[in-house]
Amino acid sequence: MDKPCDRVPLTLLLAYSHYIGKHNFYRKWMIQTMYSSEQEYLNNYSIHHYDIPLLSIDIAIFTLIEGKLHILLVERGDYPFKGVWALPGGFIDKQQDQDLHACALRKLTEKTGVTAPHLEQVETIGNQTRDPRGWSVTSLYMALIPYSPTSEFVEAVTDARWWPYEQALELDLAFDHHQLIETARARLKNKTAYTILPIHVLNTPFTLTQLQQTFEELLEKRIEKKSFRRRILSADLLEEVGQGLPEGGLGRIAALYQPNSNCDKHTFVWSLT
Amino acid sequence: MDKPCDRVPLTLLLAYSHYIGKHNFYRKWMIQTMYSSEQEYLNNYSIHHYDIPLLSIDIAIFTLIEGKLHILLVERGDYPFKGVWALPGGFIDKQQDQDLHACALRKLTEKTGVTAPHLEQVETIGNQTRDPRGWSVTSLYMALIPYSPTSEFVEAVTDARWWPYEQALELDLAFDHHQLIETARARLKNKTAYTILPIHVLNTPFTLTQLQQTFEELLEKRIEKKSFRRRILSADLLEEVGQGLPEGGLGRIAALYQPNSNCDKHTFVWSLT
DNA sequence: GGAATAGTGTCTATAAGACATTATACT
DNA sequence: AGTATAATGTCTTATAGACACTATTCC
Repeated sequence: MDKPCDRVPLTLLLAYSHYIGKHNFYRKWMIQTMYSSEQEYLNNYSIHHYDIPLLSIDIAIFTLIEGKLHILLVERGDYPFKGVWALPGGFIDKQQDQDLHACALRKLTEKTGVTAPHLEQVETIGNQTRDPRGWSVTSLYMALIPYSPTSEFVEAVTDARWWPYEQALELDLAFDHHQLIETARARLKNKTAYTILPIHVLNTPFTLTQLQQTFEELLEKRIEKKSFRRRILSADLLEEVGQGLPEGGLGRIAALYQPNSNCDKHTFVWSLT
Repeated sequence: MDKPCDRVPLTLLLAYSHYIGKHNFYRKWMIQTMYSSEQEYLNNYSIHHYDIPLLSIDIAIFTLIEGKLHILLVERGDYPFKGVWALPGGFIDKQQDQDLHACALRKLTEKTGVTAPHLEQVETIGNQTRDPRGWSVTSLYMALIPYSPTSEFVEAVTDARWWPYEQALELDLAFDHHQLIETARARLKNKTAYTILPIHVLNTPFTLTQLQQTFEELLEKRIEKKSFRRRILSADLLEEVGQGLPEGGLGRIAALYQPNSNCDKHTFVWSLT
């Protein structure tokens, strides 16, 4: 075996001590122990000595177009499942991506141009059968973005397309992506019942009626108007920013709202059953 | 390049078509396309051509010992962090493990002997700095099991030990496991507010007072007796199975309960704020 | 009877559901 | 005036919280 000290990359050591952070015990432990056999272990470590599964990321990106839930799918350009519709996603780039979340954000931005969406991890699925290449794991993310018909970023990405959610279910999708989009949809519906999540698929400002219709679309259920308004206003998550008609332009002028500063923190607010 | 048909393992093809399942479109697509270039791609595919991150599983196993929350930790026998306390876990065995959940269950059973616990995925964490070996991903699971002082399986596993949760926080743990146990603890607390999850750390049968004390321990908060009993009984998740004194043996005899058949399905019940 | 714990009765406070009513815009 | 939509008033219903009270056990 080689001598330890002259072979460990400095960057690795720095990264390591960065993680260790404030745990002083470990600083000491690292200095005392690492430069003996632990160090040696790391020098000789190679990931390719192990039989590890594939790891990828997939993102269910939702938006609202004309009041209807849509999901972004891409037509796969490579094997396996070349030419088949699938969730956007792919592999981690160890150089570019700081962490899993950053990886998901990078892939989302590549497809949509959106840089500050709502992005959360839904579930990580791994088994022998989901990928023809063998044991494979994917970390499923869900993103919510507002739809902008003017800056048509998505249309410029030739392989990407918005599908009405129900239509997407009818497609034959790559891998287990049919299952994945149902999982993400279930999470979306669930959290809509007790958070203000749906706000992220709307462009600001919006009227309370628009917001309610969005909730109803995502919940697949009517909500009583008075109850909805009582709840959302008493939660103190919105601020009024003038008055206006949305687009149809009929009837009384409505108050316009946008999320206020509490909105980021208080994602969790209430339960609508 | 080699000819495709004589090189693809039959098992792979079977696993693949099993996944495809009822999607007939894909059966056809597979037959038409796979035996040309897709097939060729898979023949030449090797995971070692790619620079992929490490993937592991860690499990936060909770139980209740004398009314107090405990967590199972193991002393690491190998590098890195040899001799340091850590969550039980490890790598996927592509041969043994059907899927991620089965992998977590296997590792849990190895340490505790418990075969039917409550087991759920909490979150998957991946970044450059959490493991000295480089970019690494772990899928964090949480398990709840009842404690049995009689069959001392855990004590027989020499590297494993139950720690009172608060004490575990004081330890210096391997990798980012301090963070992981806090994440799992937060999930446990959260779900205790609106599910009957705590039932899984109790031995059956139990009294309502015991159950309430368990909720209070996991929520870190007093609950009003009448409210608790009203809720839990009206949810119809328990069945009465006789009467008895728990252990202290003082005061009036209490009704004993165990989970009924609804209990599996209706994990989600109510919200205690 | 006294201590300890199990279990109930009941009033109050809060918030959701139902639904009617008023308000404001355009034609 | 007529229509369409926004916003509110208010009664009912459901449930949680507070807390006093009764019930049953052992000594």
